[in-house]
Amino acid sequence: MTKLRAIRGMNDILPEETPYWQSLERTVRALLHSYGYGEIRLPIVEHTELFKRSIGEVTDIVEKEMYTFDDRNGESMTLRPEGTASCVRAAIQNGLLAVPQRLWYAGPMFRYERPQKGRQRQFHQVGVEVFGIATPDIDAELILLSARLWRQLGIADDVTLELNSIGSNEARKAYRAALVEYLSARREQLDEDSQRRLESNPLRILDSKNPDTQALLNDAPALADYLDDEAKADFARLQALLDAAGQPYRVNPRLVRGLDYYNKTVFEWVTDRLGAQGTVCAGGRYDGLVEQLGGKATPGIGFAMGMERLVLLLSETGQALPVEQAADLYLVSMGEAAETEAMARAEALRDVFPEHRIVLHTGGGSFKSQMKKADRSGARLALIWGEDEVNAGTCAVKDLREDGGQETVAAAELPQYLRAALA
RNA sequence: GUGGCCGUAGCUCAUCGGGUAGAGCACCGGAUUGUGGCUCCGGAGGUGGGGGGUUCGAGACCCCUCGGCCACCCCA
Repeated sequence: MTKLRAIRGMNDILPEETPYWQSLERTVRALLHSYGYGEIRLPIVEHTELFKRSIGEVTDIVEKEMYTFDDRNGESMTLRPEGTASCVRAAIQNGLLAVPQRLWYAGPMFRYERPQKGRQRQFHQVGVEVFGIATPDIDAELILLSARLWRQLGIADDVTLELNSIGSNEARKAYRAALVEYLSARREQLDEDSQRRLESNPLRILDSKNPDTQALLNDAPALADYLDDEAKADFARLQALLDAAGQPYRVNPRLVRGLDYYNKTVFEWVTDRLGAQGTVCAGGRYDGLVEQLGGKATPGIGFAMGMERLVLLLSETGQALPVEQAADLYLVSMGEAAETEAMARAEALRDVFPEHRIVLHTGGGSFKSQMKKADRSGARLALIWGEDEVNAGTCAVKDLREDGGQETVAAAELPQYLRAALA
């Protein structure tokens, strides 16, 4: 219909939705601050190589979902599909890894996928990453931090925690071989997608949605049996810490993550209230990634939250939006002299009441229509200037929310009057 | 990339292949020379996503295309 549209999957976030975003962002920011995390701001574009080397060459993200283009000098660049790779790159580049680092960032990510509920091509994440801590106490901290966030947002009852350990790279390699052997012998019983995954990413077959495939997996080798001792011990310790903190979770032995860099602890917060895209927050450990990207071997762990999905959850669960949209004062006037007076008074009132929302009617229109706009603005009070008021040096103050009563107030008295009226 | 459903006013939707495409909400004006909300009256707003075909005649039927939603894949 309209000729110019936004790019598919890249949505405008409208004024009626932004209060949810602002409230969510404010809560997240304060929480991370309180846990001692520092914000890092990262570029949206990186060398394509960064993502190929971190996420994995054969993942769907790298193979078919990246927005990749040549810069003017012929270098291949990519709109970031996720934040961890950039954060690791930045930490290495800026020498942040000499001491443990607790970092977070927020911003848009880009993946070329078919949009659906809870998924778009430009979406927003808040990512949290910790470098230099190998022990599972930090795993627990991240999980407890996220759990606290759900409580603060009022959605704790709508999300559940799933947990798994996928072990060391070596353990996973051995398990992958065993799984491939088992499934190859039963290739015909696999669904089409899983047959393909047998070549590309066999572990992903574990969380296939196909019931027949899931049934087939019941007798398959179990990842847990292949874990190395350290991964086992750390996973047990993590569970002990969560138990002690009273944090419920479900160990899901079939939880694997799509990105190559994960090892040991992986976790997801999921909800059943968002349709097919139930993962609201997910992450895990990536002890080899820093070294893989050219830094000194440094353990890492992190997670990312999908802001669109959280906003959906907040609105679907009817969680309040604390940012008040209604105006406090709406100023109207009739005639040029009154308009001049109202404009000057508006500025003076903004000096006195910087915390209040003061809307000055602009664009003319009949008095009636101005009053209608005043009502629609949601303002508590309308301040009215006409010829009489200007001549008398007064202002008519009308209560739009109560009985509609109106008082005439001398210009000099206006601040005191409004201070009482707005209290 | 695959599949299902759907594109009519700013929004939500009606309209059996037959006259000038309607309603509610929103918007503008009036009833009320300077007073919103409730009510009443009036007004403006549409290349029916786009293109082609069938037909005397298409918003409706057929084909193509673009777009939206949901699901698969994948993922936050």
